[in-house]
Amino acid sequence: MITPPSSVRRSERSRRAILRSALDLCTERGYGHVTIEAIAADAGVSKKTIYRWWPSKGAVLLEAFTDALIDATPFVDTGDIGADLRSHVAGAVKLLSVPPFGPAYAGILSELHHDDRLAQQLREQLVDPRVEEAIGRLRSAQDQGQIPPGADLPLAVEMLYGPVYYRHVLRKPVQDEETIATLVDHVLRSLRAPGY
Amino acid sequence: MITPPSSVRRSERSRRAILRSALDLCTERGYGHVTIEAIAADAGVSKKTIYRWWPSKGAVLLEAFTDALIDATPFVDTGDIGADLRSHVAGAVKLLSVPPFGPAYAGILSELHHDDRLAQQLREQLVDPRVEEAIGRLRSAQDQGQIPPGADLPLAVEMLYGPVYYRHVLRKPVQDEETIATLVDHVLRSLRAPGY
DNA sequence: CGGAAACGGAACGTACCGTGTCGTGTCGTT
DNA sequence: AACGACACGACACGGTACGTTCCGTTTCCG
Repeated sequence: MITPPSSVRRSERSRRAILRSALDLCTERGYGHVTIEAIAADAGVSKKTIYRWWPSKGAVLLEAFTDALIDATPFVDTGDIGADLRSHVAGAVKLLSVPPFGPAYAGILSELHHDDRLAQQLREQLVDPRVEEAIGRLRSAQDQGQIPPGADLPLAVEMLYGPVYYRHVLRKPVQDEETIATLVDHVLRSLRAPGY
Repeated sequence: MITPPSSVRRSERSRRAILRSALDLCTERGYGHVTIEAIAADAGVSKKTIYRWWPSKGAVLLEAFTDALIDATPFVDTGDIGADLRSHVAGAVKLLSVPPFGPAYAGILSELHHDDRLAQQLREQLVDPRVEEAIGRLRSAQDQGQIPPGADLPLAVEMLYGPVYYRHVLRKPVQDEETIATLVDHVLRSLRAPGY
């Protein structure tokens, strides 16, 4: 089933109700117990309507998650790269710690390995743009001399986000502010220190 | 349902057939399409027998995965902490890149968020012991003066494994040896460099 | 105003779930 | 050596969610 029949006659009312119900049910029952049938019933919508516009439960929740995430963890530029990275990572960690976003994102991640299209969509719509933003912020710090010219910025981003994903998928307790600060410090140090 | 009736009369033959079929089916169809019914049929075993010893599909594959992983990524001590970490991380990355282990582990991770017991089991049986091993190896390097005394070793482990998990769950291309070497270098640098 | 298309509702067959029952075989116990 | 307990394979069961189809209604574009 292909995602969009691309029509202007689509009911915005139904779309909103579906996305809202998907997130609500994710909070109430957890991602694993959210079903298309339950979403349809809760949203007062026909199953056919959901299947017409989304290929799967994961796609519905990805759209809902993306919509809700957009302005949750902005990349600000106060001139202090350390402070900006700390607040950015803290924002992401905090968002993942509250329902429905934490469980929803975990559920979405869990679908990626048997849903190629969803994986591509997540990377293109969510991950890659944000990684680019992060690299942009690091480059700006580079211009201001806070980071050496030759630093491996993409690696730095993975070293920052890696532990966040690591703890999230393994369901380890989320990092507190102090741990995040230590993490950011280490990443920045690793960029500044000479090779050994 | 509780996992083991703890009996000595258990059929080792059935157990092996079940674990083997679980991994085989994971290779052939992918984790999402592996079902208890399919495992039972493939292994020539009654469903009841599977449910008697394992609470879920995830638990079966966790046992199969653990059995197969044990000696895949050992912690050796050649005296060179950089070389040892590189080979260890490379081993983990390589293992995750081949079926059925990559898909199986991804599937297991995907179950964690709606299966508290499986999450606990994975951490206790797989993750925590290996983290302790890694910390032990780092501490040994500390004793040899390759790492400063006050270094945050648990954080170092998360900085090493974080990017591996990050790429695995997002299904980004796996790291090559050079990237892994760069990652290890950065982590070691971050431990050695002074705070800023 | 006419028709195309999205809509809600209901029903369908299929797949897999987790459980129950039954007869068989095998292994500890005495 | 005989018993008895228990794991085993097999099969059947009700339940849930899947993804699809049909129908009659509503909505909006032209």
